[in-house]
Amino acid sequence: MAKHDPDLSLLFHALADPTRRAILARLATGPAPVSELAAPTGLRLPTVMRHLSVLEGAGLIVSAKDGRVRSCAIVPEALVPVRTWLDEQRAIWESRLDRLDDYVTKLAKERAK
Amino acid sequence: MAKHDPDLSLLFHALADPTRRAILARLATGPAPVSELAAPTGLRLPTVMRHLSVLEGAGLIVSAKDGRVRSCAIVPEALVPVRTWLDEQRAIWESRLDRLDDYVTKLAKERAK
DNA sequence: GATATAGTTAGCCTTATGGCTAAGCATGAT
DNA sequence: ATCATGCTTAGCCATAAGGCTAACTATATC
Repeated sequence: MAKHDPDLSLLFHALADPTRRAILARLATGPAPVSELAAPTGLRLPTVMRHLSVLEGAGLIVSAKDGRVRSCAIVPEALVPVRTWLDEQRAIWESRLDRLDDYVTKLAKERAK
Repeated sequence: MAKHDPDLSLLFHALADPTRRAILARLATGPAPVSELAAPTGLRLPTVMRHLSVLEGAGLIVSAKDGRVRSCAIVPEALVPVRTWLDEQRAIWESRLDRLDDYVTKLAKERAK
């Protein structure tokens, strides 16, 4: 049941920050060097670098240095584990929906007493 | 571009913790009182309570107190924004895959000059 | 070779996170 | 009324997260 799943924790944590999601969104339109990614954030370079490290650590992006420029690119398949987890959860949660209705109804009745 | 999306940040952050994912998995099999959720974690009650607060704050669970027992239940539709975001990203990322080829080719040509 | 450019590293600061204990409060059982 | 149970609150502690500045390295460019 995926007790230890550092991958998922890293992925979700990486996605939990708006700046990092913005960077991903920008990268979705194509690879970009670090300073181009930093510009729209209003943040300093070292700060952006750390966001990029988090993204790279989670496997969401890759980067390569060409001369003095580091170009970053998205890793599309990185989201697969997230999607898989979501699908699993949805399967379980939905299969329980009918019984949940019963439960909520029961609760409401208890409350109404 | 989803600049301000506190919902997503809350959701992803809530999902980033293994204990919280375990609690969700447990709740997927049906509602449960706090102490039943705490037992398998090996954590103290106050600690578990805070995990539950995070989950409830993200809208992933609801809870109601019946007597001295607080019963927690999953909110299946809470994952919809996550799923939507994932779908959007996948759409963009994948639609870019063909153009990525072009980009790489262009880069190679630039380099060759 | 000097200078600007693009990252990088180191270190500091503040707040948030995740764990705990100890004490409190409300409710169910005796 | 007393006591046990189940949760709650308050507060402490250590570490991680997210921001910064300042100083350094490495590559273009003139």
